[in-house]
Amino acid sequence: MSNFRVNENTDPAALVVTTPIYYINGEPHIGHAYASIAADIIVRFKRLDGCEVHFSTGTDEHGIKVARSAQAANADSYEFCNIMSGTFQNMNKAINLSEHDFIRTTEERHKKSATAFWKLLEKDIYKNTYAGWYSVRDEEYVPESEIVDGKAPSGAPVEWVEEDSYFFRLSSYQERLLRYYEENPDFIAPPARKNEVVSFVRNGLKDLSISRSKFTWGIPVPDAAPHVMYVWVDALTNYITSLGFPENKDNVSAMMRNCIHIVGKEILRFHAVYWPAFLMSAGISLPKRIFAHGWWTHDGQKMSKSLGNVVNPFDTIKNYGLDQLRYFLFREVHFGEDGDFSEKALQDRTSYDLANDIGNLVQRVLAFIQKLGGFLTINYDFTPSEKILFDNARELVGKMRTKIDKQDLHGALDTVWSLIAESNKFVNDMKPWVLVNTDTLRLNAILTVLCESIKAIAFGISPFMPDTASKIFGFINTRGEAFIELENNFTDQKFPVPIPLFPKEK
RNA sequence: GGCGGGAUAGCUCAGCUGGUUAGAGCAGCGGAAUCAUAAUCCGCGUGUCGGGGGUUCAAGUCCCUCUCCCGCUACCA
Repeated sequence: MSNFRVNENTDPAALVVTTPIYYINGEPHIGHAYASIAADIIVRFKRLDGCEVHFSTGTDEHGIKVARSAQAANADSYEFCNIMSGTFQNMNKAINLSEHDFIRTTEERHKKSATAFWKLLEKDIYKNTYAGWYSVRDEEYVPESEIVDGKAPSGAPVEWVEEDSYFFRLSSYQERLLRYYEENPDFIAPPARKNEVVSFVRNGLKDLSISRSKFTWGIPVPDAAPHVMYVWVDALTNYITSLGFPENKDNVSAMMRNCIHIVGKEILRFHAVYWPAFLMSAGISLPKRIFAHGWWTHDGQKMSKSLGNVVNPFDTIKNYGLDQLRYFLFREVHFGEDGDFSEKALQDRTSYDLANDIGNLVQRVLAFIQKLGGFLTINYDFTPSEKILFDNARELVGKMRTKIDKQDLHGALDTVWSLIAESNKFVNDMKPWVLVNTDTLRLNAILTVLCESIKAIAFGISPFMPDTASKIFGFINTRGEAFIELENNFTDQKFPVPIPLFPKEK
């Protein structure tokens, strides 16, 4: 359960960040880890920036597929969910997800929330007949577009079936949605994805069947047994469940206005069309932004169970390190685009960017101070070239903020690496080693500004690589809990002996 | 089919509302330095900016057209 307390007066600086809740039909893979780490980076950045952030993630546990997987595993549906949900909670530990609310759709608080939400939608709900091609063997409806030679993709025969279902008047929200997209141009990102959504809505919206009666593993529709809610109604509601709904609806609504949903591109439509329509109907504010991330291939190939090339986050972290992975995922490609994962690329990034660039910078500066006895006499009386580096260090977080606020995680990392490169160049240019016996004053100023730069760099990477950042903070006697510490000057002090951040093997 | 995005150095890509010799990272070649995890820094690119046509004093950047690639086109999470 969340220990998050909803403020009576919503702080305008407060932010809500969500990952999708993951469907527990299968094991966590790199895509799940990717979405969660992305959200975590934003959350950590904003928290370091002094913002109060509510962070939610969780598991989506209802629906026919889960029921069937449970059956196949010879397990009770709920027992099956406990086990599978547990693996996702383990993933969160493995990826070092910061403080969050983990929500399961089988929890009581969520059932209460979904039921209350349904009731708010009732003016837009009506009962009718759902008709479509049904595969008895697969126990599911098959979309017209997937029918090949009168058969389901599985090869099973299909028959035309009609059954009672509750419908949501999605069609009546078409114009309101289009107007909303237009008035809020940053509502859906990246822009290319937004175009797809707009075009989808423009092509016309049909009412949505939002209940099922052929299986029971779901949240019952209020007073309408045996109907259970369509999983997406159930799943999307998790976001407000986590905010305390149905209690305190006005406050939930206010918080939604500051909410960023991180989603995969494959589920964008549900978040950018259905969910906003539901919220409009319920009288709850729409989120601030829905950001759709891309997909990873593995060595250039699409990941699939049948190919056996699915990247397992647990193994990858064990073999290559957590911060290495967290870094790689957001440096290798622009957030929002597809990318290719390979062990080689991950190792290269670790070696070149992490060990060589940042690891060596920290080591060469701090080991140098050790050579001088480990005590640094601080000097902020800078020459112009020292002042330039100092200013750039102090401005780093501000530059990152404008990137992070656009979910440009790659750009934010680029900004940090510019400062790292500049700092390495500064060391080469200043040659502090020749000053040891000639100019102690300059030497101290140079080392002071380098410590300032390292401090800024540590804060910059902290949301991405929290463990590495805290090692650096330890080396420079800095707490590393808030960006505001960047404004504090160093004082004369003894520095501990540094240890290489990303030691190279052999 | 419809709508949208893309085609720029060996690879991955930047190039906003058109304006000096088209850029970055990586890879490659050469050099400097030696504080540091042999880690760093500097220098080196004759690229038909997919093809063709057009607008303009001026186009990778706008218009037309052609070729190729990708995404979306609903009840599957």
